[in-house]
Amino acid sequence: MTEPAPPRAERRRRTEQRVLDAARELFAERGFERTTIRAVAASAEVDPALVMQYFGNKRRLFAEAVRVAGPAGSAGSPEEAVEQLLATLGVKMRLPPASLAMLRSMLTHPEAAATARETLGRQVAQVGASLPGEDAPLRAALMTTILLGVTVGHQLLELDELREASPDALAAALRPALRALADPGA
Amino acid sequence: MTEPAPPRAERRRRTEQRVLDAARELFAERGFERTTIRAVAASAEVDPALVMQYFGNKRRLFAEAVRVAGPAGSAGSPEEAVEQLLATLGVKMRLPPASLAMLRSMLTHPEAAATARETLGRQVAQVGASLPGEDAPLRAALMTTILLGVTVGHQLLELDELREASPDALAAALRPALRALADPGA
DNA sequence: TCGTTGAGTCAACGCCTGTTGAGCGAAATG
DNA sequence: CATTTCGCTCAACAGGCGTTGACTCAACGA
Repeated sequence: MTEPAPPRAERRRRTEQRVLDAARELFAERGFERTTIRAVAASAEVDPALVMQYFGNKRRLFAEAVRVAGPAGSAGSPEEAVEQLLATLGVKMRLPPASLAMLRSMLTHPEAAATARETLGRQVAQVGASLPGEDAPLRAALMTTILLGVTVGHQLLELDELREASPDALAAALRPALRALADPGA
Repeated sequence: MTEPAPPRAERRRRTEQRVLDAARELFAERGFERTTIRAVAASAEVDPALVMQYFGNKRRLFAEAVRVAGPAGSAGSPEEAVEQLLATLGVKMRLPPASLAMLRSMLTHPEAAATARETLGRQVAQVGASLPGEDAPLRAALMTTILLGVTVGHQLLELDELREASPDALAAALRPALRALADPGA
């Protein structure tokens, strides 16, 4: 026999989760515009109307799908800031679908752009706080957008030269560039 | 009196150019999916059917709009490669609409992605050819994606910290990072 | 056991999209 | 002047989209 049929509340939670997972995957793959409610529903093996019932409309479904826990980072020395950024990239070899979904749509979906600006802004502020020099905000912004570019090139555009490199090799090659920005005096 | 009414062929060329300019601007602003033929036509003060007559379909209109003359660059020393990249960024303070259109859609429109991969690939090869070391391709790819990230952050996401900086300050801050990648031995 | 709840489905609406073919009217041609 | 050419517009189509309200039926509570 199969399992003893989960109670209603539990079933409901699981279905919603299945929809959310399907949405994340499709948003990450195709972006906001090319992802249809119907496709999400089909992928979650559910009726399109149910998706609406759960999330109200497509924009809210997207907002829910890209919500991600911001990693609690501590400001420290410039070297630590560099390693923290590189670690982010290390993790990014398996970037969570929620983040990929946000990145994929950030250039074409206004709300995704707002989320991206907010997320990146926080990272810039955090990195900037640990850098010396009066142009620390600018250098922090550059360090952050550098990682953005590498991530985009690697995860979304899938450039061969980056795909072929191991995460460690990538981090090792990038480290000197980030250090040069973190502490220009050294 | 007004001008002596241009001949038919001339008028035709001007109209087509007006459509193409409108398309470039809208594609750059909103991306492929959110730009409608109708909106392009309205912006060019023309009937939507005329756009189809000129370009066949939306994809071909986009392809025509993002076509841009690749800058003839010469491979030289690593330092020259760095300066060449930075100059690109300097130019990018007023990046041509055709390039912006391509960048805006590269994450969500498959054909824009292909064009981006091709363009970036060429730049990587060109930069890589002028770098020493056996991991030159990887480092060239990083240098290229770094500029991609900074451009995206500056031109498309419009991050405050980058917007506030002058082109020169930006190039100056970025130079050491690129040099660290161009010649890790130095 | 019986009425109630609520998860999930069905069928349809209105809208907007890319795209098409017929037609108009002024410029070109003789 | 008569005829052809062709730049351009008009009206409409088919398809896909987000979204909605009525409905079904199994799990629940008394």
